[in-house]
Amino acid sequence: MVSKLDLYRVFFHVGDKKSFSAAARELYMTQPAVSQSISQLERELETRLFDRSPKGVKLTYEGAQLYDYVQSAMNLLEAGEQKIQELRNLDAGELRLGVGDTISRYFLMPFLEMFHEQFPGIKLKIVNGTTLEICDQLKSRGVDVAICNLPLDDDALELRPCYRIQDVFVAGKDYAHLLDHPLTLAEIAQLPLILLEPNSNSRKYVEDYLLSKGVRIAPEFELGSHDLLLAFAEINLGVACVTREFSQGYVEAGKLIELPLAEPIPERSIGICSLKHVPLSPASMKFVEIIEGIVDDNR
Amino acid sequence: MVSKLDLYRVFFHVGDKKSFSAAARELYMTQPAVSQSISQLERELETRLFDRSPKGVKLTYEGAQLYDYVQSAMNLLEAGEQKIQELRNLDAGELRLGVGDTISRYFLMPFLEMFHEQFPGIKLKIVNGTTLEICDQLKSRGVDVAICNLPLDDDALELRPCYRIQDVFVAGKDYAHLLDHPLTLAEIAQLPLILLEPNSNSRKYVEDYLLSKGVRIAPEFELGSHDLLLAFAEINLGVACVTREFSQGYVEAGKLIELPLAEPIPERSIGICSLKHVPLSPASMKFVEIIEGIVDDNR
DNA sequence: ATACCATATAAGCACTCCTAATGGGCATTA
DNA sequence: TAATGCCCATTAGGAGTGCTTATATGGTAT
Repeated sequence: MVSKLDLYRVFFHVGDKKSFSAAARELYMTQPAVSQSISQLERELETRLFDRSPKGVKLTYEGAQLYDYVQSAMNLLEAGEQKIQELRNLDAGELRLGVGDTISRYFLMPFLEMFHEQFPGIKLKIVNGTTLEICDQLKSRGVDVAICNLPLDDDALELRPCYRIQDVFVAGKDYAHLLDHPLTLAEIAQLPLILLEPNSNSRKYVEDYLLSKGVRIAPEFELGSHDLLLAFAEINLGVACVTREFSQGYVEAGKLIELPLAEPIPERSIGICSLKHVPLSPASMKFVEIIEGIVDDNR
Repeated sequence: MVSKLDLYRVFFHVGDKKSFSAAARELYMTQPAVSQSISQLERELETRLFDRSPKGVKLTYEGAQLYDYVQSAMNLLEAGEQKIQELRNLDAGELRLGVGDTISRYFLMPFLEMFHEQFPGIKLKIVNGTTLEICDQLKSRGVDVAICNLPLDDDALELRPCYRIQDVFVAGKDYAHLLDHPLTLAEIAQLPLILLEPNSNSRKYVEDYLLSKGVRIAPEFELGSHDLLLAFAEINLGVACVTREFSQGYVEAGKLIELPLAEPIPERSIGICSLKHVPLSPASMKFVEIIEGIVDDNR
């Protein structure tokens, strides 16, 4: 291949303008520079590309053949740069989010909606899974950003808490008698508990906390989603450990009651997770901005 | 557009190898140079193109989009260079010849045949016309080379005589009595002459020469081709002015006799004509070489 | 014949890329 | 866990190349 690709750009403009001088002006170069560039290209290809004459230049047969290729190539590069600009303007592109089921259902939807409205050209790809799975996706670049329940212990990740949540216990009307006094953790442990599966981050958090207080729990039910927790509790199958912020609908409608605790479970957060040392893509950055702009006051 | 196209070549190789170091080796560059090139490209496009990690690099979404364009462009340039090499090797291309009817019929055929056999990939385009028309084609680059009857007075043209020809007068058997003594030019002028059309270069040459000797001629017949001259003479319609070299068939077969002249018309030549200051195309050059290689001893 | 336009050529200079060396992050091996 | 190796980022200094300015040459039009 030719030593310097820029020679082809010069060739392209000269072939277009059929004049060294005109091409030079267009390229913001001087005429001698163009002249030398073409000479060098001809030398390297060992082929005369232009017939020079006092009123301009004309492509030789060989030059004309080459021009077809070069023209296409230059147009492609131009198109590529245009594409990049579109991506930069977020007129196109994609955003791949890793996020757990609960979070996407109760927390993320409004942000996804806003983002899509603001940047309709960006394709959204939502990957669901456990916190662990999603973090693996993050590391293998399967997703750009993840929204996870904190805390999360991983040195490779950059974590930005963005929404505080409170773990609480709720139950159906049959358990109304429990409202008369704040319950200790030990008392809670005696109730028929409805929890998420053990591999869920939320379950681990609560379980670990209770354990740190010397309380071991053994649930009656282990369910796959926050939705199911609420549904099971509503029909009085037991006491569910849920996120207060995501249970307001049920509580306000009187379907569930929140049990008072003698000491609340410490707050935790939903957080935005990304890889340390790997800058966010433009789309990801914008999405994070949207979330943080809205939830500004509650992190 | 990006300042230096070479950045795209580096980008292309890095995108291919997914490693700065590997790309550097392939490009015969150093790793820092590659690193800087990519940085510069990213800076100019204001877009991160690679995710760096200690075990290599990976295209970002934006980089991957760009890569598609750049890859195609690079392949096109590669293909263009290959095409040029084919043209240089005369595996492809075209040769556009301007040549008069007589010359193509009597002189050029064997050379065309040889050329085509040796370079079957070259398309041949033969443009017929008068000497004047052909020279115009040469100047407007309609043809690469012309084969003309000399002399020719044109400062813009480079003329290379390559085959000496002799103008002679021939006639049919009815004119056998003219063989008894060498004819003077004045005697010739009295005979019923068969000549080419006045705009033909050969006609002009002979007419001008005779005129310079004080002899004016008025032909009985003016014909469009050398073939017709011979045919008319054969059936005794008059005395034709022809080229000796192109009439041998008729003379040796006894169909025509060459009239002896007191003083022969000066020899002239067929010559290869090209534009001064405009180098020959590779195909043209080869064709000229073939002609000159064969007719070496007769110019 | 002169003026103008085009390309070609020459010499000096700025810039880029190379060489060489350093540092940091991660993975493999002892 | 410490040691080694690989890969990318960064820096400084020096060699080479392309660019610019200035000038030359050829051809055409007025």
